[in-house]
Amino acid sequence: MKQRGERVDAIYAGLRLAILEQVLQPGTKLPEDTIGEQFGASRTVVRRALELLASEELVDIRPNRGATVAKPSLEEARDLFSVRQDVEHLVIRRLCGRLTPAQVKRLEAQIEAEERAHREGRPEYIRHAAEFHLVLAEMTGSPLLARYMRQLVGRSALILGLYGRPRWTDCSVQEHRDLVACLVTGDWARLEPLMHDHLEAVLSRAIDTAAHDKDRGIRDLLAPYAEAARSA
Amino acid sequence: MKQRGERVDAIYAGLRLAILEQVLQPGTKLPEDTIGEQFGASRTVVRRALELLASEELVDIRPNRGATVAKPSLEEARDLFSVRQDVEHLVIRRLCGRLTPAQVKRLEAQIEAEERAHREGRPEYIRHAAEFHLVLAEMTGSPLLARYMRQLVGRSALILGLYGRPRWTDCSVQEHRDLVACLVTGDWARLEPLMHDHLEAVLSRAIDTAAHDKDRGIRDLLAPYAEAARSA
DNA sequence: TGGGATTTGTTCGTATGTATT
DNA sequence: GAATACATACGAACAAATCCC
Repeated sequence: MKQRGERVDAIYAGLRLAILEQVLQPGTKLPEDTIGEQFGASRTVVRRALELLASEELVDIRPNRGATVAKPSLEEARDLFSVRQDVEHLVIRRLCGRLTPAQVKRLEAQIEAEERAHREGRPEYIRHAAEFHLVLAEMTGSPLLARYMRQLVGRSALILGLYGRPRWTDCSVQEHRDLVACLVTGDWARLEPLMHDHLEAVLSRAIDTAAHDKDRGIRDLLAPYAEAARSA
Repeated sequence: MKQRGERVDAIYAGLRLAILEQVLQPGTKLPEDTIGEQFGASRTVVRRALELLASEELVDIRPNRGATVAKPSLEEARDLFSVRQDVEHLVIRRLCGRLTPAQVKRLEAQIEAEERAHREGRPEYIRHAAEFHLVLAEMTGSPLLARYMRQLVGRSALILGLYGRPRWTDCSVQEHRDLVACLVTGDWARLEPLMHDHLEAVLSRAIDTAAHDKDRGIRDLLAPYAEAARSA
């Protein structure tokens, strides 16, 4: 029998994907027994996988109460996005004008996959788009930056699932192309605001509208439904 | 019986301190039952503590081979310090000219403790000095930045223990005072190079000399001993 | 408020993998 | 290279806490 941490990794990866693809929504309970049954593993192994996810803050473990899919507050979301802005800034500063031909090819392939999935309406599109930023971080050659970015990207996906609008995914492909173009030519003056705005579009818009929705009363929230009723 | 994670925390904290104070040196094996005996806990609990430390990269866990105190390579050390430079930069950018009186007081108290320990030759001096940077990060109000800084500071201490010269601790107190002064007045132009040079002094000098030592041949390394033999 | 069902926290025996002689 | 010693990986079972009527 395989006795290595392979099975832990399998459960970890499986749960991670399920969370990021919003199959498991924030707040969902993750009982050790149930998961163990699904994956054919004992509680010991499941528990380790859950603890790994907790160290990434994708799941929340409270003593004697078990694990749930993390449900970041708006406050945490804002913190995350502001730190992510800063870290992405560090990444492109290290890469600007220094991409090797092989790296450019890799990025183009990534965008290609992203676009194809988008055109065909496949949901992996979101994962590809997020992965683009992870690939950039890895290209800095700094394992630490890559590690942090992986966490930031993962948690961003969770938050966007929570607070984001359904349509937050639009028009990201062209922006990625523009980013690569600037990185290649080393056009920092254009690159910097481009990345900032790109993230602002994807990230902050989502939570700003969420915060806005929160302030809106029931009257406003119901308005569209009322309108639909009128025209019926 | 206490059934919460309290005991895990105790072991985690104990091991962490022992590693950072170099009581446990890099490469030291950390067998589960030995540690369990010391702390009066079973392997399960010890294992969790070790996994926590592994998630901070203070210990290394290899499947079927158990845990050892992490032993970062020079490559990893360089990566760490360069990322730390960047993150510290983010921290002071957020704080410059925005410290509240209470925060200034807190920082002065921190430096005070640091100086006292230094004057009296107590080894906690090092911990206080490291904590100064952690306190700064916490003052940004960003839990994420604080979290990352905690990891970076911890790993820095490990690396300095590995590659640093015995005297790397000198003259840090005055530099901390200067940093606070600039933060208070909001003198960014002076603050930025100050922090950079401060870290460069503490961090990079250590590994540069280490790298240098590595390049030196046996001849150079033995020179001092030869000299001692001559004069005897 | 209380009690039963469910779930987590922990221990420890056994199997398996690694290191050593 | 095999045998031995030792440490880790795993899982079953029990203890304790929480949840839910």
